[in-house]
Amino acid sequence: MTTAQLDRTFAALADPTRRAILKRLASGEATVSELAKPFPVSVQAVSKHLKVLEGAGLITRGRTGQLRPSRIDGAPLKEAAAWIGDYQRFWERSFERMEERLRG
Amino acid sequence: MTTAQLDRTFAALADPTRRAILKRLASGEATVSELAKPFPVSVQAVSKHLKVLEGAGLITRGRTGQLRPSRIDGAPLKEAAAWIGDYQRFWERSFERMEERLRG
DNA sequence: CATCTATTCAACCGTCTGGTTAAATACGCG
DNA sequence: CGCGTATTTAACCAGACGGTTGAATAGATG
Repeated sequence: MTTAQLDRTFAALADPTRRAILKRLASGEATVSELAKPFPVSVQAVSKHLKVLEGAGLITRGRTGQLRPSRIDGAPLKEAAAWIGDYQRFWERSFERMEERLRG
Repeated sequence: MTTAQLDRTFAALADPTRRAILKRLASGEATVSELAKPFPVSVQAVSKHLKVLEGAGLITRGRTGQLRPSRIDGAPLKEAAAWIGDYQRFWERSFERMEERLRG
């Protein structure tokens, strides 16, 4: 909804490691070290990425013992999708046909 | 399609000035100085933003005299929408109902 | 040609980013 | 308590970012 929220959402999605983390989380929640395992970066770096994702509202985190499982929260993605959706006519086939006609 | 393309697209969309520029361009092409007018930043700053948008493929630019009109290219937005669309189940009502059931 | 307008390029600046390593914190368990 | 594991915090670093001002380039026009 707010501009600042879209800023945070798109900025969070701009990093390939963070998108990969979300992809992993799409198949179920996971802890920090589980998430870090596939990546060539330290667990601390992943912890930072999770903080960015959490700051954007893209994940929420639980606590069971010393584990901090993350899970996806889709709300910001819904907003982002809605924002992009406003431009749908710029890539739909009907638009391309219109463009062609305009360019003659 | 590629990871790097999504990086560029989302990074370009993460800035509110650039999103506002796209919004303006949605109503038709515009020159650099026309685009700069509504913003409290220099025309040079807008020129940089346009370079970022162009680098992400979100705009293309023509040339007529000393004017460089920009227009939206929706292709990268289509990719971004497709990426986000993969997570649609995390915000759709059907998912929320499923979640509730799981949390029971 | 001289000048005005449109745009870009260059250099600089403070801040943010994504990474590191080292230290601190917190929990589980024998 | 003491140790091991999970995670975060702190300090640091190089590079990117978004902005500025000033100079350069390029086209339109008197």
